[in-house]
Amino acid sequence: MNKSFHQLEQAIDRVDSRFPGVPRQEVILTRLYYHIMPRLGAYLNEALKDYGIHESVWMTLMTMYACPDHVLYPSDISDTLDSSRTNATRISDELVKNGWAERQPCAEDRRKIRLVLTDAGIRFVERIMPVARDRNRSLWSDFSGDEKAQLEGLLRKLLARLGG
Amino acid sequence: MNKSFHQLEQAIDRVDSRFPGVPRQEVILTRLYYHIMPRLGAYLNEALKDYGIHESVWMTLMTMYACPDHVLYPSDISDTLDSSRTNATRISDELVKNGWAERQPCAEDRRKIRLVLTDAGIRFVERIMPVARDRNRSLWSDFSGDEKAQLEGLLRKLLARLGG
DNA sequence: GCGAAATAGTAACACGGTTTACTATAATCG
DNA sequence: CGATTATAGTAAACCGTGTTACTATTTCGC
Repeated sequence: MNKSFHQLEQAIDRVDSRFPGVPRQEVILTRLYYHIMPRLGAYLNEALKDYGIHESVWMTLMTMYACPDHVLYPSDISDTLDSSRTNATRISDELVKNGWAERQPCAEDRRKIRLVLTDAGIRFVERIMPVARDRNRSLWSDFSGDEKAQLEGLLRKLLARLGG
Repeated sequence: MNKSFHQLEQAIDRVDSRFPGVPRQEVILTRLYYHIMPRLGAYLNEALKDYGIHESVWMTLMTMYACPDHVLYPSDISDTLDSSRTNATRISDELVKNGWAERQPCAEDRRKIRLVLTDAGIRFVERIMPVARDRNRSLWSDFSGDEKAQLEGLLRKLLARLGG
């Protein structure tokens, strides 16, 4: 078992002996979640790094690829990624800078900006797609169908608890 | 169900119809994990915010509280939190700045710095402890013992997969 | 013993993200 | 109608963290 996590478990026990009443399993679950996150991010970004992008940019490209005419608005980005508008702007900047998307004014609602995937963007998405899928598949390859279904259910429950 | 997550699920399906072969469940699991993380952080930090600290500072205070004589070295912080040395230095700075800990030279190994919890630090920890525990308990209160055990097992497996 | 390699702590900088504040446009309602 | 309110996008500042580069000290291996 992981060294650093083991260390944390011991700390929990020592705290309990001085100030009894620690909700042990709850703390462990929470800390496990924290511990996994940066590693999960690193794992997924590792494959993307070769292409000079970050997970959130990739997710945005995928979302645009899925849209009719490959068009969306920056706020769709923040909705889908569940992040701030500011972040959507920054991601848009990056897409444009790399020539994968372009900004167009929107006639129907002039507050909006149409963000359109370019041909280069489409080719880029289709080139990366197989790599990204392999990563995801291999990440979960140790898990049985039952385990994945269980975990999905439990995570959905947790998300709901957190006002998802 | 969560609006933004629902949006993401639809995007996955649309991608699949254009570029078939998406590992649907795997992608959903991964994205669920991403979606939950910031909300979990916000939930836990909300209670700590009133006391002017962040989750990682709290975890460090707890760890120090658990140590013999309330002493540890900055590298113990990075081990326990699974974060960089630099981050341990910054957290140490914050503890010292707030009067919760003090730095002492270490005679046995002069590369090291002894970080000692002050009396004020101990009082602070004991004051926050009940609040932090309540938060953790209430976070997981919807989950049965079985569910928590299941989730713990699955998360440990995931951590192991990620080289934990 | 001594030179090479490892380890501890820190500072400077980069990165990905949020909050706050602003402008422009659209929708609402009295 | 017109005034108010809501929404879309962006810029500026800040925040928590990681990477890289450095110094001081200890440990290792010849």
